[in-house]
Amino acid sequence: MATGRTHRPATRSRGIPEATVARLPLYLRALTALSERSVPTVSSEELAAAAGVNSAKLRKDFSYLGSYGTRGVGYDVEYLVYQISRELGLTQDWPVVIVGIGNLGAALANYGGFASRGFRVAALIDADPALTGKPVAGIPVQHTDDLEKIIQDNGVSIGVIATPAGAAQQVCDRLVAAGVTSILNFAPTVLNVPEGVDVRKVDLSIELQILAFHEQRKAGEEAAAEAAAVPAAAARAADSADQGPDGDVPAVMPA
Amino acid sequence: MATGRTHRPATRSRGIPEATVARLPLYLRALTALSERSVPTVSSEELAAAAGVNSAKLRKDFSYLGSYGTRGVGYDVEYLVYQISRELGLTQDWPVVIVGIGNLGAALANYGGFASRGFRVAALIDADPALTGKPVAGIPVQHTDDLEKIIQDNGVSIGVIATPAGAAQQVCDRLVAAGVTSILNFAPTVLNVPEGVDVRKVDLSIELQILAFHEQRKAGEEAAAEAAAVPAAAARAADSADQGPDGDVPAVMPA
DNA sequence: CCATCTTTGTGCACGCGTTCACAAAGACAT
DNA sequence: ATGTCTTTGTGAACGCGTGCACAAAGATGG
Repeated sequence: MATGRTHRPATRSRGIPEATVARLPLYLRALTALSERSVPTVSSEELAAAAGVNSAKLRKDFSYLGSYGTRGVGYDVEYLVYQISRELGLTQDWPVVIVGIGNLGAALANYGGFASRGFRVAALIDADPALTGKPVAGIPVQHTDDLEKIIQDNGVSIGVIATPAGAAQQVCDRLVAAGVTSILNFAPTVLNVPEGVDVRKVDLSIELQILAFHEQRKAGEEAAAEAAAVPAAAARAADSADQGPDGDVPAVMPA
Repeated sequence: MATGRTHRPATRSRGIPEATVARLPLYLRALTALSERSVPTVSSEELAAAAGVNSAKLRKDFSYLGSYGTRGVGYDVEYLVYQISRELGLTQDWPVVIVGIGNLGAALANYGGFASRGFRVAALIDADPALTGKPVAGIPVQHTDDLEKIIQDNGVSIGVIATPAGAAQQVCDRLVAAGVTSILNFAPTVLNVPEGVDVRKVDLSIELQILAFHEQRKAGEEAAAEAAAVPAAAARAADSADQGPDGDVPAVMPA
């Protein structure tokens, strides 16, 4: 998971635990797929499998929203889609600006998952004058100079930052000053924001590093298992209790 | 944060809590910045601020790696960079393949954060024959038909899926069959993988939905606060200790 | 060598999140 | 109507993660 919660010390907002909120979009996606297949009802077990979670967890999650299921039957798909959408605030239109139209910004602008969920790309903004006016995903790029006006004219409260790390904080400050109160940050930097502004971070590099950690661990365990497979080595291993799973060298400095 | 842990029931891998592992890349980034400024040592307080976390948490995190600090002084920056890099497995070279060279795949291929952290884009793979041979980020795109051969020839164990949702599971199956054991999934689907394979999910749409939830909540509170701004109501609020949905509200309103 | 001051490393308590397990509720058949 | 069967909703226990607060450790100055 590429999440990066910031601020908000895990306070449960309006009774719904943060962890549950993070899973609602997952359920919504699974439910939407069922809805398209015209499936009328679904059990917690089935839906949980489709969403990749535990069924007990799913039921408890739904219990925070209210009692929308029917015992012995399951949940009404259409009704649940509506309830979750409403809870997430997706029944209204959310204008969003994307700042930094590089490769990633362009990819985001073209991403279809936004429009289908109540998000509308209101504007694309970039500091490069050469890009100004050029259409990306059918939307003409506007210059950073007009950022404040764009935000205000469109009533934008959610901003996406896809600039290089160096520009992120400055862009963030301007967004916040202009009235944005939620930011999705793709730049590899810790953003400082005033109280009341939400920041979520997506960091591609961090995700890979976490994978690398587990990958390394797997490789180490494998090696250990192989070593242990050799009878003599197994005996030694059983004897000397030291030695970590991987060749984790404890001492020596790197110079 | 855009994370999506899959499988692995929060087992702490080799004594290091999963939550700590997820923060190590954060520390590493902050430390690298310090290193570039030739800062010799840093206190837990300073580093915590730079990484955007609590200092006690940071110290506890480091304590899982060993005692690398000096009391009264702080941590040796270079040494810590090395230790964390080693712990994360970044001292070795990780060949990575990216499957699905659309807007997002291209953005990932161009992303500089990989190379600098021990990750090497070994190959770009796409099912579109029109793309085959075309260079993206200086690397020629190869056709999906050769996927297995590419994985094996390059000894790839980490794969990135940036295909449309419909193709993701199939690509995933082929990657796993070819020997990949860690997958970073950008497609909006739940991937089914056998035991022993790690999947991390990054879902842009989900992140926005979570922001929308909080945004909606903020708007609702604001409205409620406005109503409460009436003197009589304010008096009642100060009196009854109940207080808004979460205790998050600092009493008095600005405007 | 001793005193003081800084900063680490950690024991402890608390709270959130997860999971189990089961009672309550409703559907459905007879 | 009554009984059975399915599936929800939740009470309770447990475990992980967080943060406080302090003792131990070392640096630094006299």
